[in-house]
Amino acid sequence: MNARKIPDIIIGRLPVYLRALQRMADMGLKTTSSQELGEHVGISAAQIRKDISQFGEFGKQGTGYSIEYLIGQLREILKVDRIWDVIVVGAGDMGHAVANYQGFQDRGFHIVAIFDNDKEKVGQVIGNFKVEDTESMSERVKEMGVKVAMLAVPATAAQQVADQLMQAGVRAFLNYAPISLAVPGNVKVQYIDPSIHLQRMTYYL
Amino acid sequence: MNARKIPDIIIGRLPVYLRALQRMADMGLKTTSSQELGEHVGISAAQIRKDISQFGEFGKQGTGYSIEYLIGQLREILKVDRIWDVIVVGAGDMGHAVANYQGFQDRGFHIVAIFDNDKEKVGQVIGNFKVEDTESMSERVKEMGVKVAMLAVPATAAQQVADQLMQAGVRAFLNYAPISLAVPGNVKVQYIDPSIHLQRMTYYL
DNA sequence: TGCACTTGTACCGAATTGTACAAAATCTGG
DNA sequence: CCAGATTTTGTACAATTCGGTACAAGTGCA
Repeated sequence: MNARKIPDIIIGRLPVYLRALQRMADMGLKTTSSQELGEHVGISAAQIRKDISQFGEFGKQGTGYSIEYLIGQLREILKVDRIWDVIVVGAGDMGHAVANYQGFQDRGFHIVAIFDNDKEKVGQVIGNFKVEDTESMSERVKEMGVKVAMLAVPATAAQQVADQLMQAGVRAFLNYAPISLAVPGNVKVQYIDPSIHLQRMTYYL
Repeated sequence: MNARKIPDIIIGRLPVYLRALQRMADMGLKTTSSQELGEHVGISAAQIRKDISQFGEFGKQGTGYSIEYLIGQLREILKVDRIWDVIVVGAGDMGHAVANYQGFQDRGFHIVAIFDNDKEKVGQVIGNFKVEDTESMSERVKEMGVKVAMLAVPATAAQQVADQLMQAGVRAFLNYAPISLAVPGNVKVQYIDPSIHLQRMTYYL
């Protein structure tokens, strides 16, 4: 089932399904249907059935999907049935916000360190962390085997920091810097730039 | 040129082009080509040419595009050749971070107010703003004619707040709450959920 | 048993992307 | 100053990807 290549666009929707399912589970629901799930996430029922069926036959005709079971399957598919160690680079306002954000813990991620190149900030305490110097970053990333990084550095520094981290083994970036990163095909990047997101909507106003 | 319907997916790429172009302009460059721009944003040159040509013939053969002119055109297309008033709802950690973020000013957006329903937080000062009570939110939104809102409220409150704001005339939401919003076709939503973005990458690790 | 519900998938049309090239503008070397 | 080489756009055409429709078949229930 995992044999053929699954399109990125489908992988991109799975976390949304997972989030909605976890919400349903929190509300005590036991089963749902593609119809109901679709209404929650704003996607057609057929689309959801097709997406899910790429990975196996998880539903039951007449009944729908067991929420708990489907959550387990999606978590396994997305590899968030484990906890990923994540580092944050940049201890500015955005770095602070990200480091203090409490929404990662339950969803497969755990921040293990924060770095900055500003000597003024090194040593400063953010939440449970002490800001570390970027000079030791490569070494620390390697020793901890970190594969995921969040970039909260200025645009001018982002590519350079990303290059350094890729060298040290990082393969996935959540980039808060307002710039596109150049990365090889085996490295993934997701972008968060509020202005970009806003500009995607004003056209329609 | 604006006659036929432009696909959402193209509109979604334009802000990325715009950001890269503004960066080039800041570096003092005068012209660029679809080839060069494509390398910066990680999109094929043909794709970029086709996207841009949906709106007119802005380039010149042999030379490429005038960066300044193309910026002007894109800003006009995306309607960020003006400043949009934006409100922030939710004065928690995320609300603070968003309100203090300095990256909106130059890119078409201006935060005009922050609201929270927690009486403890009302009156509190964040940056240049005093947190206002959500009870007066609808009225304030109407009187200011605000069309764009950023939601930094708990997931449990997001839909209700969105409904209230739509009633008051808001047509575009940047939703930081980890939940999908149900909105009619004439209202746009963009989602920022760091966990979702991270979960879109772990599949490939 | 018969009915209502729901999945998984085959099929098809729409949307999206890639390829290729004519035409225009610029550059180069003498 | 000019001829040929080079660069680059905009678009026609082809290939691929994606999403919607429809339905056979399984399930549960009255």
